[in-house]
Amino acid sequence: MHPRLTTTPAAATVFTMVLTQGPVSRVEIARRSGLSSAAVTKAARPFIEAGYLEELAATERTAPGAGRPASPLTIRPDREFFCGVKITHEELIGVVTDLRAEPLVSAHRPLDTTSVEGVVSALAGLVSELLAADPAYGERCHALGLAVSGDVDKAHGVMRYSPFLHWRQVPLARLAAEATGLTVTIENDVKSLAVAEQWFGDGVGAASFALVTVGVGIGCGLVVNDRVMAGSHGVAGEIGHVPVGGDEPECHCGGRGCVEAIAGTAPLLAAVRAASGDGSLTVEAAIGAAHAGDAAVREVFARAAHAIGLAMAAMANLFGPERIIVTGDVPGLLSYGLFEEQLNRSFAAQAFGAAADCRLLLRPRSFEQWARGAAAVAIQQQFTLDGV
Amino acid sequence: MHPRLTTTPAAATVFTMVLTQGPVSRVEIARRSGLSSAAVTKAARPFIEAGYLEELAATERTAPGAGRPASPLTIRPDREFFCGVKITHEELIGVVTDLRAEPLVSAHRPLDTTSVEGVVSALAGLVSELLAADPAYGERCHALGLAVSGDVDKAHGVMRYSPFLHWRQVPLARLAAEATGLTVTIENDVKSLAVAEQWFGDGVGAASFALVTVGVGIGCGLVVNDRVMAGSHGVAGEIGHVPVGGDEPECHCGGRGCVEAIAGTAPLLAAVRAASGDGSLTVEAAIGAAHAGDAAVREVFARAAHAIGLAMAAMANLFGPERIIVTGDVPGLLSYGLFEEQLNRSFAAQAFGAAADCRLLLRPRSFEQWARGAAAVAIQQQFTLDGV
DNA sequence: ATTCAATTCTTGACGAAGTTAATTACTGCT
DNA sequence: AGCAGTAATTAACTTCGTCAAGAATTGAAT
Repeated sequence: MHPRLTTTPAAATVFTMVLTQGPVSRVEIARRSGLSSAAVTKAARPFIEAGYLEELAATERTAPGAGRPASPLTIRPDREFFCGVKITHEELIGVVTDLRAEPLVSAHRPLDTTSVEGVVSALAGLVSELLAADPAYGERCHALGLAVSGDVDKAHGVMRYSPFLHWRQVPLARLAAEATGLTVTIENDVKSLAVAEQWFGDGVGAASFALVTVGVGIGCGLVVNDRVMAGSHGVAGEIGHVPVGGDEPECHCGGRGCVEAIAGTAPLLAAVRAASGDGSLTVEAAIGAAHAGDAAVREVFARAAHAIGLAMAAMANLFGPERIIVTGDVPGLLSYGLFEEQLNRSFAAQAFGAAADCRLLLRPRSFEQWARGAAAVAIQQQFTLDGV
Repeated sequence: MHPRLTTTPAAATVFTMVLTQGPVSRVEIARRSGLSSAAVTKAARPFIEAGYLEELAATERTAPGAGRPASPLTIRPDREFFCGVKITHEELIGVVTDLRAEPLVSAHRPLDTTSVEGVVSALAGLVSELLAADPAYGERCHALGLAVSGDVDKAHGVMRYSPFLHWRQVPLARLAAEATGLTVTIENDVKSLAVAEQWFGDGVGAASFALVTVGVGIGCGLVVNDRVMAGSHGVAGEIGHVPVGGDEPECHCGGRGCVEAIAGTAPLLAAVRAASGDGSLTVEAAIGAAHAGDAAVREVFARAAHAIGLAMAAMANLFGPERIIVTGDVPGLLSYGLFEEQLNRSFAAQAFGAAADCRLLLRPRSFEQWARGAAAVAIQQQFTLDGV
């Protein structure tokens, strides 16, 4: 139906470079990749013929002076579409994206059950709803990515363990493929988001970076040498259980002093309520109060930011990433500068030597971004040779 | 003089497999590497002709039943020798090893200066002393590895920064090459030790593992996907500054609660002296006292082991190594079970989920092992294609 | 003893993927 | 118009590995 285009390393290199680094001339690709320009010409041709890439008319001279102007290669984003769905224990969030993982439509679907059959059939419904939004999607969308929190065996398409769904050893990729008729990739949700940043977000151009997600839990996706780190026992990036609090709070994991037990949504809310004396305060209201100048509440946020900053410093000391992207799904938490200042200060204080040179990027990300991450994994799967 | 034998990926794969996995038959190499057996035959030939590998007589049948018996390939360890030197601020420790990085001779040389010229000339003296030990060394030793603590630019052979020697931007590889006439590789000391474990020690067979060194500082070398992690700003593996102590002790790095400020040699000694009331106690004497049953001193050691265990758990949660090798240069500290029990307990308590499945290996390593690590880096450099 | 099956190793033809070097294509400047 | 300069293409060649066939070497069956 659609024969694989990326069969050789050169093909994968050329295509991903055009996809992720915007319009680039062939010589420039050759320079950046170390390939000969002849190889680039050959590798690019099948993609152009299949409609994935095209030559941009040379409008502006790149280099000043004489010479034949370059005709940069660029992606044709609407050549193929990808479906991405983030699965939580209470709802499905889905998007259809173009080749650049840019969301075109999105939809939700609440889950009234966490049974495998129930989730898969809700998924099938959501996907067909999404693909019905435009006839082009139905024609040119063949891949579906799923992002789930927990222990995912991507290579075999098996959900090894999901604490929230109470699933163990579920062959989710196969079930979803049967229910939707699409090629399905599954991946851990934080890793999926890391892939989206790696190819289409703030990780572009960095061989190594870390993505820290602040929310109910504190998660972390690590990209080292252009590859998302897997962890030999299925565990990696569990920054939430770095013990920065001394003996202080006990954590649900059995440990003590975990960041997550200080700065996760639940303990944060409890601390905010205790500080304000208002037992029914919401996080949003607390953010408002802090922004208005409530010192006690500000202090609570600062303590949480301090814990996260220390854990990030511990991580940076161990790995030395080029950048750290901090995301949070609570609107306003990152943006109002509530966290930012303390986060930077605590990170800088604990980062060792040159590790402090690592750039911190605070980037609020909406719920849709998680679904986008799932689509990004499907895209990467299709155009990479890694696990093939 | 000695033309490079490892020109192709297949050659590197075959040779390193024989070198690190002991005698192996060609078919077995093919099976493990994914190469065709024809490719193995072709790749192995130059190494056999040059005297680096040889066929072992098939003494024992490997597989039961019929068939032509395998003639396994094995390394000829004395085909070439390697020199490795660990440089500290007060002495040089050097070894000559065979191809398996097995030390054959060793020698020390105290340093009365930390000036670049002084160290390089002492190095030249030590190397010529070592190579004089056997005429074969002089004939068949062409490479020297140097291990130094601090920020090393291995690719360019430049010592970027050494806190103990007070060096900045020293082109050490070039200087040492001029002084000794050998091909010189330089690398960070902890990474060097990690390389030795990766190829010739307890890391063999693991695609990812961590090496934790307990001593004056607490260091860590990380191997991910068969590669030693570098860190984008030159920093990686700084486990010593993971803040597990809460606000407690202030560290020389400017942070608070660092493991190193609790379990490094200096703070450990201070704590032991305070606990015993004996202001002139040595670490060795303290170990003896603890072993004899002194509760206060035991408590101090347990607190240090706890801190290290927590930091190791933080590291394992972040990166999910297959194994963790813990080494220490204080004799008896690891071996008497003083640390071991508490280390295991604290690690297990704080390791998240499957990260606790990671095996902990306590391996006392003598000072010579550090010099061996330097030689191992030189060996790896010669038979790998990575940075070439 | 001879044949046969099983396994290891070797050999030479072939193929895929990239390189080098020459050629063509297109521009601005004189 | 001619020329210098850069971009892209083309064709011949190199390299590295696979494939398929056969040689080598053993144990077991006839």
